[in-house]
Amino acid sequence: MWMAELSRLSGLSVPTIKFYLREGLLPAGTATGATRSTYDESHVRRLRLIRALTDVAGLRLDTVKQVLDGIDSAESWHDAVGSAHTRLAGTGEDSAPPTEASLARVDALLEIQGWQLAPGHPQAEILARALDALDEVGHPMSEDMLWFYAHAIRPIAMEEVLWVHSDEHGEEIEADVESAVVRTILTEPVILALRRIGQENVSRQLNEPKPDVPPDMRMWPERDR
Amino acid sequence: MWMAELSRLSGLSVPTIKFYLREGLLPAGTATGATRSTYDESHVRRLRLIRALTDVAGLRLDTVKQVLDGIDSAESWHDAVGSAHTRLAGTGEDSAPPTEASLARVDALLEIQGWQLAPGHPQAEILARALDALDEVGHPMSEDMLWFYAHAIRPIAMEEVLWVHSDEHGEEIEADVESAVVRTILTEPVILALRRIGQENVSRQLNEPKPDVPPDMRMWPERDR
DNA sequence: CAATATTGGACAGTGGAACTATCCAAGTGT
DNA sequence: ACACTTGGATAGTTCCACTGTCCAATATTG
Repeated sequence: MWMAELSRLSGLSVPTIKFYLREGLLPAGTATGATRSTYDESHVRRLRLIRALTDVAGLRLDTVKQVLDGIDSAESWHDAVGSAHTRLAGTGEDSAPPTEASLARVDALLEIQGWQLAPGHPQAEILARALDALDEVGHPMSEDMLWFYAHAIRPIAMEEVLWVHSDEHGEEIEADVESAVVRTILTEPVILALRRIGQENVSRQLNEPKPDVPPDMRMWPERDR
Repeated sequence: MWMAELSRLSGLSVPTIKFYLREGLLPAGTATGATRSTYDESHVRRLRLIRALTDVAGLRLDTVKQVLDGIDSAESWHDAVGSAHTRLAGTGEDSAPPTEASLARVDALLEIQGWQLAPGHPQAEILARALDALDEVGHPMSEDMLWFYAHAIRPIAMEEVLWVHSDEHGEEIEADVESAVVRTILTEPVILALRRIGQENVSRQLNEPKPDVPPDMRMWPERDR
């Protein structure tokens, strides 16, 4: 297919696709002359992936590029997801580094969990930085709470890794790597949304045991559908 | 204290603080004349809160403003968190609306969970949009997986709400509301970081039962500390 | 074969977000 | 008296993610 159809199928304008080509986010098509190239289904998929990572996961384009490069060059699931997580660390990273105290807390937590992480792991730093932020605003996370989160999240991570490994039937390593990375990233909004929905529900069940709430009490605008 | 000291204590430049004042993120100080105002500890706290929400939670300034306004005007925990979640919906929201199919999936899931949410709830739409994104990139989330996530996250939300309610001793509603909202938001990076750390650990334990990994196999740069 | 449309490539321009800088007149401290 | 600080207003900067324009080469259509 040509550029025009690629634009039509992806829903993106031709200038935007050209921009992604320039930025190295989309591989070039097959040149059929000096001023013409053809594209295929892989380009459509790549464009959809770029938009999902930016629009839904909220990644920036340079992060998307690093994640995509990581997928293309990864040798294994562990490589790819680790690499993707490292790239993801960059999100909003012009703030202060974490304190030694919270880094020590994180190390201790991982120790108790039986998890070994080399010092300086980007996610450990993000975690420590978040604990610092809670301290700084005067709402520190207690050791109990942190412990609870670690234990509650552990089975999620466990199950996710097992899903991927049970999907591995020997071949299609490329597809598996992409699948693992993309699922890992795009599931983040799913988890956060489920948590927010759950909180509101539990809270409402505690606050309003009576089910007769006037419709004007609702806090979000009505959707027309 | 004066502007200069507020700047020193918060670590933000005077022009930046002036900018936050203009944007309505920081309440004005107490005017002591036409060209002078004094600020207090509450202004320092507010500035730290703004930076935590932008740097750590990745919120945009207009979202921060809505969250802060919600805290200041909320009557109850449920109000405040619900309002904050509604404001948070705006993150990355110029993309397509969710499909009817995924909205129906979400409705069914909530039904099974025993959760009642009015149609059009922003978090339900975010969830549906994320499911659509997974479909679009060719890695759909199975019903089993979605069900698993919902069940795994439910106790987290439950515990979190119970923590807040056990903290409520009658007064200091303002502080409780802020605490609940700030904790809810700033815990999101904690949860995501724990999940990523957990995944890498489970994955490594499956991939490399032998603990003698050469140091050049590590995928993140060494930190000097 | 001629007229019209499309493409790749280069480059400049736009709009939003979050600051950052400059001015100035009113006021403060010494 | 006089340098210094502040509030208020306005303009400028940087980064990001596009968007628009131009042109020569090439396809497509008549």
